[in-house]
Amino acid sequence: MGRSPCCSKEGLNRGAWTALEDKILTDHIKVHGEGRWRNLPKRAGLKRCGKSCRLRWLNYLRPDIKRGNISADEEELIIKLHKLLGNRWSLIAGRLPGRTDNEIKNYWNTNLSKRVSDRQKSPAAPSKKPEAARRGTAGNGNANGNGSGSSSTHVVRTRATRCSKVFINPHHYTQNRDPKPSSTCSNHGDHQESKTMNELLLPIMSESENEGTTDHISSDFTFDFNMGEFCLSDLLNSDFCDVNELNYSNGFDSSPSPDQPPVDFSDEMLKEWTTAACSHQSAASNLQSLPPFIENGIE
DNA sequence: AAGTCTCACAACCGCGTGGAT
DNA sequence: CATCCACGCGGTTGTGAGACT
Repeated sequence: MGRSPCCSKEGLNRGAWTALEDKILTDHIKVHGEGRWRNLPKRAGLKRCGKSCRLRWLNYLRPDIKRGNISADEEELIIKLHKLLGNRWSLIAGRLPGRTDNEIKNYWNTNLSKRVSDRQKSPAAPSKKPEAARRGTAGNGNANGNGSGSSSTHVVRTRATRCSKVFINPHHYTQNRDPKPSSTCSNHGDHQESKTMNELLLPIMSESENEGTTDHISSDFTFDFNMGEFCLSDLLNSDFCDVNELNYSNGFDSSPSPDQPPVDFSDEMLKEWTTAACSHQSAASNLQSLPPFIENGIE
């Protein structure tokens, strides 16, 4: 079966773009704006598929693209973000104004993945500056070295939907119950979420205890709730020192399902954070504006 | 100087997602 | 609700250029 191609490849140019094609595309977008990529080649008179046009524009022709070497600040930021987000190149790129996901992905694959794994093997070794690692010294010819997984110690997935169910062990909860919010899930100003969680669960536990029958709660039960309503702010403010612990803090046991994802963030949340940070002037300021969970938790 | 190797990066490809109908 | 379509994303490949022998 397979998916039908995005466009007919017949009679279309492929490979490197010529200066003329670049000019045609740039001029067309200046006049008509971005979007409607599928029809763009026909309207602009280009013998390219829309997908190719979009990629060329986004990765190369866009006026706000910052070309040139990646600075040490940017590099550190990429490393930290990659530890947090994994191969979410577009999200990482969103934190680096003027840089594209493709550029960051390539830079990671050719420079950083190797260096990060080296650093993990010998943490004391100083990190090389970007240029020193370029041509001839990086020593990583692994075009497939996409860096997925190996260096991502605490990768945060950004889909909240998968975490809509939590498995609660009532015994564990009652043993660890603390009227005050726990250190992992609170102490950052607004405790509303933690309170809400406790308020929500305590009556359930109390009811069971008051009935004097713990038998009927002797087994775990599932509990539906909306992640966004309870824990997002706590997650954002957490130090992520132990993602698994944080995941089901306050004594909640994790689901018995082995494939239960650790922590799921909403894309919304990360985008909001990303967008806000993009107004900063430099990578250095971005670095300073990183939320605590990057600055403190991942290292 | 010529051939080969290695690296960096642009471009391609397939799939997932979300909006429109 | 189902289907289609456009777009975006991440993985992979192709290629040009510098380094090396």
